[in-house]
This record gives sequence, structure tokens and C-alpha cells, in this order.
Amino acid sequence: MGKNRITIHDVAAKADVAISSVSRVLSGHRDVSEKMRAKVVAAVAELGYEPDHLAQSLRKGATNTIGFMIRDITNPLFSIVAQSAEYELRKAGYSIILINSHGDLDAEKENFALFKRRRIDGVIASLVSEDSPYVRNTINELGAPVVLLDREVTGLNASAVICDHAQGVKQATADLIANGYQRIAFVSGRKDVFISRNRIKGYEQALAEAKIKIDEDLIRLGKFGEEFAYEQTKDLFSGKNKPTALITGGIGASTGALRALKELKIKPGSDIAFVALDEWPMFDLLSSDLSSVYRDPEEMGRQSARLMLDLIAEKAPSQAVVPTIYRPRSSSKALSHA
Amino acid sequence: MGKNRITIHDVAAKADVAISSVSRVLSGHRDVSEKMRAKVVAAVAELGYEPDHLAQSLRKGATNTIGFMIRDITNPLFSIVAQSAEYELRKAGYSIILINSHGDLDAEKENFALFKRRRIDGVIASLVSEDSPYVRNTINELGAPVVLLDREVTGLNASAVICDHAQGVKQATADLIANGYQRIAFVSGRKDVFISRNRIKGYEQALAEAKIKIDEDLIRLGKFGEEFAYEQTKDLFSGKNKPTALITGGIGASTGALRALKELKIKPGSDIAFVALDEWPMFDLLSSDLSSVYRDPEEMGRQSARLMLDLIAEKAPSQAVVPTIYRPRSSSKALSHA
DNA sequence: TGTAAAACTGGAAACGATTCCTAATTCTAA
DNA sequence: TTAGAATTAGGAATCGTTTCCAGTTTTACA
Repeated sequence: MGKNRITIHDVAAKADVAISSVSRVLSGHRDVSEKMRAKVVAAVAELGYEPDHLAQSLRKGATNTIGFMIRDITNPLFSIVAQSAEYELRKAGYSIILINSHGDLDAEKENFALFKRRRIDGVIASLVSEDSPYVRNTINELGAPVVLLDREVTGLNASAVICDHAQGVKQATADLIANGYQRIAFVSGRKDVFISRNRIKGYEQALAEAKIKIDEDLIRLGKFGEEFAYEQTKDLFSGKNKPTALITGGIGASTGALRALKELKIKPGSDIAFVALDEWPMFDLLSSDLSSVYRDPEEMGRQSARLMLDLIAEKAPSQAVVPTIYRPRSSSKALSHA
Repeated sequence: MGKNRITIHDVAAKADVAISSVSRVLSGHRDVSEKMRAKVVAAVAELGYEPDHLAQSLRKGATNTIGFMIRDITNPLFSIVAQSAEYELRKAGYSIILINSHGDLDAEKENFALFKRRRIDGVIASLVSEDSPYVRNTINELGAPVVLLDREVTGLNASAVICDHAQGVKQATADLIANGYQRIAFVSGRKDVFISRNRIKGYEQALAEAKIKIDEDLIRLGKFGEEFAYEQTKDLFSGKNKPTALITGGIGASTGALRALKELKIKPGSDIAFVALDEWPMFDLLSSDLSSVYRDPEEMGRQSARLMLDLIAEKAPSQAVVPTIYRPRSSSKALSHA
């Protein structure tokens, strides 16, 4: 067992120099003679010494650790974002502490406290809710830079990666309209967050440009997750004024809606038109050839890492915009529509 | 900005006591008078003091951090394991540092070094390869307990969560045989790891019990990931002696195989029988109603956390076995088979 | 050759906690 | 009342580094 770890003292003793000299050699300080460097390097190699990250952090005041908080790492979109961010940050010498908030505000609060105690160098987060007063306080008191995913935060010292949902959704909606659909339902998560507002904006713009009156009954915004979308889809298609097309926002909502449709024996792409906002792995293996509005999660991860490194380098907060792409497939054009 | 953080010194000064007394109050030491406790608690509350985790770690020699290393957090099975383990460990006061190895041996090695520098209290890992000599060295020199996922490691001071793949695969294979299939192909990842060996064992047992001679050409073990399975599936179904049933091991392999079948216009469940080893989210929404051999990833996460906490409590290494369940669905019984 | 500047090195003070040791106080019992 | 035990509180060492400061040696240039 590596019971007794090797410290800088051991190296100093072996090389017969002061510990400060060992530190200087290892940190690449310039005021070091060649002889000294050789002695220390030899001793380090012989003992297999590796500096203790903990002690370094305490002394330097930087932990080289970034907190990564999301609602649900199980969501494939976020897991790709996390992987991509980790990959980038790692290259810059940072590790990631991963925490789930389970979509719970109290857990989120608690997580920020944990990050603070652990003296994290920065936080990348997809927040549960963006505009509660506590967010402002918590983030400001964190004392470390913050990058938010898909959230607009005003008057806050934070950067953000935002996606241009409106544009892709508008294209998708316009295409559905061009294909002859008028009663287009929209099912998604909470209405008080950026992503939903932004998506609905694209939807409404397309309808407005086509001079189609908005039917509020077709817009179902409530909660993230499968259940809500499942129930709403069932409800939408059980009334007498059924929609002829359906747009679902987010992976959870898409899943819930697809399950409901399956149970109702309504086949997307034949009985109704369908567009999913976001794709996920194996999307192409689903029962229908579904249209989507795609955004690149790896790019989101890269951008969040870049923004974080910029903030750590004390640059001013900024925003990165990731585009969305409408990918029409056969489900945009159901065979049997009126 | 929370520039100047509040330390135990500030609390001691405010309460007009020694820092050692503050520490004692906060750590619940019994030799503390009621008056002292009240004074300190008041000062802590007033200042909003929170102990610095870094300093505590350095002094106590424990970081309350567990390293979690997997090939690919994007794999939904592993992301659920990670989430579940994080949830459990968190309740015990531990945080998780997440690292991908990307299936690369050098990256894996480097990751262990990182964990060591960071003085991690333990590592939960799904290793790339289990029996290289370096694994033994690295793990033994880590100086912290290790829990391995789905790996058998002999003569090593580590616990393991292993799944009883053989049993489920045997059941599945037997069912295929009972349904009249004889030429059952098996496509999966590397043959030199426990999971593959264990799966193939179940497959071979079922064939042996049915007195069916094993056709080595039907067994395709090579690499994890989609490409390999894609190519092998194409190859299997392009020869003259085509299989009538297909078992694919792991999510990557299943994906690759399903893509190949789609391109070949072979429909699992109608043209051939099909069983996927492992399920993933939205499995039920795929184009066919696929049979599977299921294992509970949340349970794997819980077990890995439990084993880790046991090791930290200095209990002897042990193994947890997670069962697999054969879930027959319509794809086990293709309509048009001979 | 002398002197100032530059290069190099070692000692010690941080970083922010825990914990051991000791001294002071309070309590118990003879 | 007082010796001795039991509580309680403070001081200082420690965890393993970095970094400032001061002192010593070397170099450079007049």
C-alpha cells in the first residue's frame, strides 16, 4: 500500500536542498541553476514524487476544479454537453465535479453551497429556474465565475451559452404550414424559462407570418419530463378538435408524446405530422422517420468550457450562441392528412 | 463579490474565543460548555461562516471525493449508473469527480495519476482492459480503495459489481432455440473482458444443452462501439449461410447492428429474430418490439456506492452480483422464419 | 579591481482547518 | 477546607505546498 506518501520534504532531503528550491524547480521558476535543476529532477524521478494537489490548492487559492450542475445527467443531450465540456476543460488542467439537481430548487441551492465550500474555480450550470431572487444572491455570493446553459440572466455577472431555438422552430413550423397544416400543437416544459419562451417565439412568428390565428388550446407548456407531455398529448388527441401536427420541445416531452401517440395508435408521419425539438442518440432507429430541430451538444460543451476559461482569465462575461438546424424528414409530411 | 472569505479566525475573533474552541464546537466535540457553544454558534450564524473543505481535507487526510471513471458518459447505461452512484455517495457526504477514459488505455493510466494527485478517497471505474499488468500496479499504488464495474480482477485488493450476464443470455438463447432458431449469431465487444466472456458462456451453454454445434463463424467478438457491430452484421447477412437470429451485446453493438439491418432492409421481429443485451431509454419506441436481457443500472450504481463505502470503512473487499432478466417480446419470434 | 546588478538559495510565513498537549477552572469527596 | 479528578479552554504543531524576503554568490562592466 502507498501508505506513507512522498512529500516535497523527502525530495528536498534526498537532493540535499531546501524545499523552496524543489518547489521552484517544479514550477519552472527561472531563478534556478542547472545544477540545482538536475539534482532535484533526479530525486523526483527516483522517489516518484508527485505534488499534492490539495496542498497546492490551499496555498494557491485555486482548486482547478469546475462544478458542473445539471438537472439530469441521464438526459443524453446533457451527458454529451458534459462530456464535451470535460474534455475541453481537462486539456486546460481542470477537473469536473458533477452534480445532479434533479430539477429541485432546494437541491440546487444546496449544490451551490457545496461548490462554495469546495472552493470550486467556476460553475457551469443548467439552472432549474432562472429568475428567482435567490439565483442572483447565490451566484453573486459564490465568489466564482458562472456559465449558464440555455438561460438568459439579466444583470448578473455570468456568461451563457444560448441556443437560437426560435430560428429553428420557426423554420419547422413554417414548413409544416407549407405542407398544409394549420392546427399545429406545441407541447414543452416550463414556460418561465428562456428555452421555452424562445421556442414558442419561433412558433408564433411562423404562425403570424402565415396569418394563422394562434389557438392557445394547442399550446401546452407546463413541466419538463415525460409525464406532463404524455398527459397533454392524450388530452390533445382526445378532444373533438384534434391537432393535425405536433411539435414537442425537449427529449423528455418528445418521449412522453411519442408514448402517448403509440398508445393512441396514432402514427407520426402517417396520421399526423410531427417535429421533435432536439435529437438524441439512436434517433434514426425510432419507429418513424422523424423531423427534428437539431442543435449540436458537443458544440455547447465546447463553448461552455471556452466561456469558463475566459471568465477565469478575468475577461468580461459574454454569450455564445449555438444555432439550431431544422432537419425535415418524412414525419413533416404525413400521408393521410386532410 | 465574496472576495474576502470568512475563516475560522474571524469566527474566533468575533466570539472572543480560541480557534480550537470554534473547531470543537463545529465538530461536535463533547468537551464544550454550553456557554461556549452558544457564543460560537451565534458568531457563525452572524458571519455566515462555512468551513473550508480544502483545509479540512489537507488536515484530515480525506477529501470526501470519489473518482468515477468510465469509457463514455454518453452511454445511457453508464450515465444512469453514474447518477445513481452519485446520489448514494452524496448522501454519505461524498462528491464525485467524473472522468472519461474514451476507451483509451493511456488516458486511463493518466486518470489514475490524476486521482492520486487529488488524493481521492476511492475510485469507481469501468476499466478498458482488465488483465494488463499495469492495472495491478496502478491500482495497488493508488493507495485508495477501488470498486470495479463489470470486471473480474483476481488477486487485487478491489471490490466489484458484476452482473450475471450468463444467466440472462442463456435464457434468451434457449428461448430462441425453443422458437425454432438454430443459426443464432452473436455480435459483441472485446472478447478479453469479463462481460463478453460471461455473455458468451450463457450463449454456449444454451446451445450445448440443445445439442447444437457451435458455429464459430456466427460469433463475432472484436471491439466495443457501433462500427464493429455494423460491419460484422453486414458481413453476417451478406454470406450465403445467413443467420436466422441475432443477439447483440451492449448498447453500441445493438445500435450498429440495428443500423446495418435497417440498411439491409431486414426487419428484426419479422425477417429474423433479435435479442438486444441491455436496454436503454426509449427502447420501447424503436421500430420493432425488441426482446432484451435487462439489468438494472440504478442498482449497479447503488451497489457500487455501497461497496465503496464499505471499503472506506475498512471492510474487506467483496463482490455484488446484479441479476439479468430476459424480457421476451415479439422480436424473439419472427413471423416469417423457416 | 571594485562595485552594482543579477542570479541563486534557504528560511520562514502563509493557506485554513484539526488535534494534541497543557494549564486553568470547576466539581467531588474525604 | 483541600487534594484529586474531571471539565473546559487556549496554544502550538501539523497537513504539504507556494512565495516573499533576505542573504550569499556570481557576473558584468567601468
